[in-house]
Amino acid sequence: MIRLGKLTDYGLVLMTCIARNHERSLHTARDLARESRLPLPTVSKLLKELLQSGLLISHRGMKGGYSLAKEPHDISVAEIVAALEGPIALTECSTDISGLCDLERYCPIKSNQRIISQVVRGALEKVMLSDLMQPLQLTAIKDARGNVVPTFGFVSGRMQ
Amino acid sequence: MIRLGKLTDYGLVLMTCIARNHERSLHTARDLARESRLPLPTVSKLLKELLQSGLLISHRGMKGGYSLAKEPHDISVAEIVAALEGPIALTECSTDISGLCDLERYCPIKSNQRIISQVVRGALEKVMLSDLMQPLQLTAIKDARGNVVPTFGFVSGRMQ
DNA sequence: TAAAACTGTACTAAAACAGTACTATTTGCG
DNA sequence: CGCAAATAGTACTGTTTTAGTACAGTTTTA
Repeated sequence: MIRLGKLTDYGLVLMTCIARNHERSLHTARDLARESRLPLPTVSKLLKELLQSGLLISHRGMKGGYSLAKEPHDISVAEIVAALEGPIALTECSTDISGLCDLERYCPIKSNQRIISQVVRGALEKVMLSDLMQPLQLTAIKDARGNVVPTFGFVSGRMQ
Repeated sequence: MIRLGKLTDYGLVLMTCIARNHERSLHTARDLARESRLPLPTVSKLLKELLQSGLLISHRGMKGGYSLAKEPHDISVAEIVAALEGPIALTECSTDISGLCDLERYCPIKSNQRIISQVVRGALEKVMLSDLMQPLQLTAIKDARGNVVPTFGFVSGRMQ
């Protein structure tokens, strides 16, 4: 199954927790652990990684804590995922590093895989942290080829 | 990194190999192993799984082999991935099975994750096996929200 | 009936992941 | 100045998943 790691999932939960009242104050790892029902060491580890990727700002010391580096609508799910799992690419071949695959010389679909990864990345880039704070509804539009493209829309009247 | 397993990657290569001249004849596991430069046991295992998912048709016996169950333009990458990795879902929570996550009772973004998975799945459903046989070019359209949606288009004049 | 091919099961080694523990560093406050 | 609260960094271990291989069985054709 193509999936995100559990830790990445937890990271999304944590970012959502912080985003829900990011104006208010700094969030300590302890508070977030309680709020998210996740073990403190795990929360601590995740916050550190999110910090190093520039998604969070930290304040050390006794009155320290974490806060968002940007507004929730400026942080995409793709950014969070990339922060915790590295570059979004469906296969090693899709990265810019070459020589990882013995088949590289002969591989008939390398260039296509790169594009497939790009489409998946594009899908994740369209979902913002602010979208995770409120109900979403799937809509569909058609592209030039006549294919249905799943996309997002807000549930009218439920903008929370 | 969010990625497909290597075996799934191999599976895409194999399907592409078969698709390239699927009219011609049956493909034996041995032929495909040679053509794809993959070890025969691995090829054999993958073909079996693709068969069980209904993507291939097999003919046993001395003049046996595999062929596509459908036309290349009727087989999506999503189908191939699902055949080899199970349902496409970015987290356990995105499946229809409940009780897998201790946080389920409190999880604030469960419904959103389900939709995120759906968008990724939609992206993979738009790429067909026939698309992997020829060069692709990324195009972009805008959805109702004004966001850019990456999608596919053919390179005009190179329809192979 | 023998060979070529698919079918199924099971096992093992390696890699990735999740979780935990421990220590160092910084900052605020009395 | 020194203690306490909080982040920052490193390292380790057990578990799970994945990849790869082996082997015996079944079907078909010549």
